[in-house]
Amino acid sequence: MASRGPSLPRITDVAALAGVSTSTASKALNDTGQLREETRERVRRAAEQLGFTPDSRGRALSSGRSFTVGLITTDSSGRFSIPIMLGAEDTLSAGEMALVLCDTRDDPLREQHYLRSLVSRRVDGIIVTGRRTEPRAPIDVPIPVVYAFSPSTDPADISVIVDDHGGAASTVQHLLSLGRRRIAHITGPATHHSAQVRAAAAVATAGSSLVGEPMHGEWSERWGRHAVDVLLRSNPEIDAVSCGSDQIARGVCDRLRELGRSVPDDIAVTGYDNWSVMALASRPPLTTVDLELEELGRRTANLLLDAIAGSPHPGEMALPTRLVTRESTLGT
Amino acid sequence: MASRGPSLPRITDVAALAGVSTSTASKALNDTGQLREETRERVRRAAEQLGFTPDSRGRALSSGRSFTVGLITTDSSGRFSIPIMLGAEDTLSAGEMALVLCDTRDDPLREQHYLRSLVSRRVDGIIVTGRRTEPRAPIDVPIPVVYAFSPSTDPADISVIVDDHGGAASTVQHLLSLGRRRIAHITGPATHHSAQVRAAAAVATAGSSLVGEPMHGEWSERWGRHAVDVLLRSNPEIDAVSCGSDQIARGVCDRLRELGRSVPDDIAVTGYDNWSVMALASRPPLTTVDLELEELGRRTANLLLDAIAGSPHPGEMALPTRLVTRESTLGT
DNA sequence: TTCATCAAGGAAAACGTATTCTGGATTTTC
DNA sequence: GAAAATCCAGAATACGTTTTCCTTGATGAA
Repeated sequence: MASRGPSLPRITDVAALAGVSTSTASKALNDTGQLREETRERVRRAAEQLGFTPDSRGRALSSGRSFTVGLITTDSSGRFSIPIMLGAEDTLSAGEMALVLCDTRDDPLREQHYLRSLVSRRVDGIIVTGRRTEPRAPIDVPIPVVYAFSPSTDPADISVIVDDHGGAASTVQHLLSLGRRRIAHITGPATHHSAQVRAAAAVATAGSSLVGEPMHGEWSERWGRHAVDVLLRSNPEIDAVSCGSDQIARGVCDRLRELGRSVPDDIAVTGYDNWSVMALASRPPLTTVDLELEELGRRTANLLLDAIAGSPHPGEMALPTRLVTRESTLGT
Repeated sequence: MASRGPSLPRITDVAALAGVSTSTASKALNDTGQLREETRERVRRAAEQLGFTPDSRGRALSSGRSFTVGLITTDSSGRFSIPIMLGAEDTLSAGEMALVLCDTRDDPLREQHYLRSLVSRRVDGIIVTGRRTEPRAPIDVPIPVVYAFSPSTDPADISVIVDDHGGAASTVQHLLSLGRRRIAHITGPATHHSAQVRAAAAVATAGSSLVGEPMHGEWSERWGRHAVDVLLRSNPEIDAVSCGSDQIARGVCDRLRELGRSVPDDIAVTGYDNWSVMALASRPPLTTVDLELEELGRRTANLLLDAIAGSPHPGEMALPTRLVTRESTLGT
């Protein structure tokens, strides 16, 4: 309707310039059909000369695929879903797939709205992700779906999650290997699945080297600082603290320093998440667990591509974490 | 090709069920054309019954619009572009527009790749954003473009930026209004446009109340701490520090507290960015400048929609910031 | 010479929707 | 009661590709 100046060249323009039919032009540009090499070349030159870019709307309609996948996230702040998104986009864009972003802001109405929109766009697949590790209700669409970070409650769905148990175990293992035998665990709310899992892993791995019960509080520096006060009152002899997040660990380090306890000489501290702004700014920098979320995003995208291609791999896949050692356990 | 089970109903199915032609069905569902209300209703019921969702690929082809806009960002980390993205998505999704995400990772090759992809998708418009406030080279596409945060170097393009000058001025103004007359400014690298602008604003606003020259360093807590040492050595009498970022301000607060100076009683401190993880975790919490990036994203999207609709508003539009006052200047 | 084979490329249909055009039926007007 | 206006809905076409099918001419074999 609104004439956008001289509209972009269509394949018929290319065909006309090359002196062939549109079907021949299509075959030439897509390397299909039976054509003389000289003809192909002529068409290619014509396309080049006109600056022809195929209209993917036409292609989508014709091929039955939209070469688009939707990403639904509940995590506006993006602390976790951003890296996942970037990883997914990395993989997808290599396959000429576009990623459309939908942030539900945890509103079921918005989620419904976005689902309708994605279905109406006939996206080839959908990635669902969130900011919590709690399993979530599956979405109901006639399109392949992969859940990332927050798995689906339906085990028949495809979910990719972080191996939180292994991650927490690796920090405690690390502390044990350094000879620490009086280890405390300070983490987030007991109502959070991730805090639960990490605490359970710490308990299981430390065994008799764990001092007291895991301490649950907020995911904040303030709680880290406060927990240190409580902890040292009842257990002044601890030699390590395994924390459920980098924020907590940073608070722990700050408070220990203020109390004159040296980290890591007196007490080693580990964080969790490898959130660089916390882990690196902490004094000292934190030994922590990297969730490898970009890799998780890439794996998610690959699983989705497989499902789109017709060979889904259902089930829950837990990806390994990576222990990053820094001064908070190793000294300088 | 791959039969995705019973494929989704098309408008012809709806038409058949309602006993009308496809054109009538289309008109009924879009509230266009001349139809008896009873006919419309019958078609609507048929669509409802079949769970019909119009295929936007067909619609895109037919209407000449794709109802999609691309977002190109160079800012993988997302500290600035995420809120902008969310704001834009907010506005766009209300208009049934989808947002496809392209992270160039500052690689010109990737940028080219994404531009080709967006043009081939015939997106209705493009938003370009980055992590620095430096003007950037415009992109060359036959599609409406709006630049957000990083303006285009071409003044004829549409750019939406933050009023950094006003923001920095507002913190100094605030300090002056509290009676502070010996104000220092600690900020980021002199090579950064934003540091330059903020420093210039501080100088201009503070006038003779500015102590020494603006101090340039990294955007880090470490630099904030170090700068305090340097500053107090030469100017022990200061009563306020205006910082170029929340990270720097947090470092400043930490060091001042370690040196026994009270914030804000002895020395008031202001940050910049209202990055909650820094501004709220700081002791004390920071008075700072909120960039209102979500609003910037919304404005950007609206300008883009205007441009798509054929009435662009060229030029550079600077959006006001918002001063957020907390304990670092007001006490408890 | 005749028939089968094959290479090369064109014609036509398909994808799903929106829109313009057209024609029949009904109502209005004189 | 005939002509004009109005209402309603279907037919046809367009959007830009891809793909299937078909035609043509050439080549080879019998």
